[in-house]
Amino acid sequence: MELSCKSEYAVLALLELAAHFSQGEPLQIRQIAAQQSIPDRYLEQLLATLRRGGLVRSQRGAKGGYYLAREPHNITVLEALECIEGSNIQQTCPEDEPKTSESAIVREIWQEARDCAHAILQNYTLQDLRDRHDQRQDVNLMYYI
Amino acid sequence: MELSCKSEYAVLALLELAAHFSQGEPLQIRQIAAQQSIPDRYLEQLLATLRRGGLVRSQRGAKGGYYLAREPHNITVLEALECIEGSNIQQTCPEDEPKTSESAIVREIWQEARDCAHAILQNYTLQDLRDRHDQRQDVNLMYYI
DNA sequence: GCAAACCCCACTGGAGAACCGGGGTATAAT
DNA sequence: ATTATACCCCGGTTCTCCAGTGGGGTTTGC
Repeated sequence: MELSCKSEYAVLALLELAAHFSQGEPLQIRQIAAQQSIPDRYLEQLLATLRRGGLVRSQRGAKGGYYLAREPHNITVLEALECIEGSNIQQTCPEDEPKTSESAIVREIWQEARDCAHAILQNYTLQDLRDRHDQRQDVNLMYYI
Repeated sequence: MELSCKSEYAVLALLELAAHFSQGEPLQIRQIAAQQSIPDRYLEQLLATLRRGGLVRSQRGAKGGYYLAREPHNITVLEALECIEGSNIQQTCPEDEPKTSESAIVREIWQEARDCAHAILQNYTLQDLRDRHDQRQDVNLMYYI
């Protein structure tokens, strides 16, 4: 629910994988890391999480690497964030049961806000982001000419 | 941007103050803490933050305590959260400048989601929450009868 | 077999959450 | 004037997560 560096890295890596999805060949950690300026040893952990979450698949050994488990238009940004950030489900303080009646109300409001944000993030797929990116590039090119 | 225990405590305390706003007499930390099951020494810090943020005022000495700085319908939930959570504005990793063109896109999306959540939270005032609470109580009473 | 690449585990440093505790200060009531 | 009340400030503790680094193990293509 918050755009940490971690989450941004994960989405960027997925976008990079999405860009090379049609090729069918896996992308290596080093390549992704270089393209997106992500520390490769750190990215390794994030990709492992994404793999365990079923968003990407890996090929071990020489000529190995990562590729998307599904098509770019079938992976939403929300999925990526939930996968990468969902490991820490255990909220330290907010115990399961609200102690007061006011507490329940506050959590309702908060849930409403969260649902709203989630709806936005669920509407964007990796493909959408790539499209937006390509479009942006075209505009830049146009200005350049 | 996330409902930590801290933020919930703060909003609950404000709600408690809102409930006694018309009386004009200040509420003591102990009373609020007891009503909302908040550790009083911790609540003290949160109220200090709210005071520095201009949301509440305090009366020192015997018979002292806290009261809202404004009317309950003039204080939004968003204000409370920003006050209590806004101290850590410094995002550690996401440097001011996105490193890649994809990075900018990702942050746009995220900003969009955040704006949506903020809009929700800004629409709710303390008065709104109190009204909802009172209404809920009435319903419970009705069922009870 | 060798090297490329993933895989797993552990560790560090820093920041924030959620507290607890001590001592200082203002103020109302006696 | 004294005292009890209640805020005020500062610091420490434990815990978890983030961000990143490092070492060693395993799979696989050549």
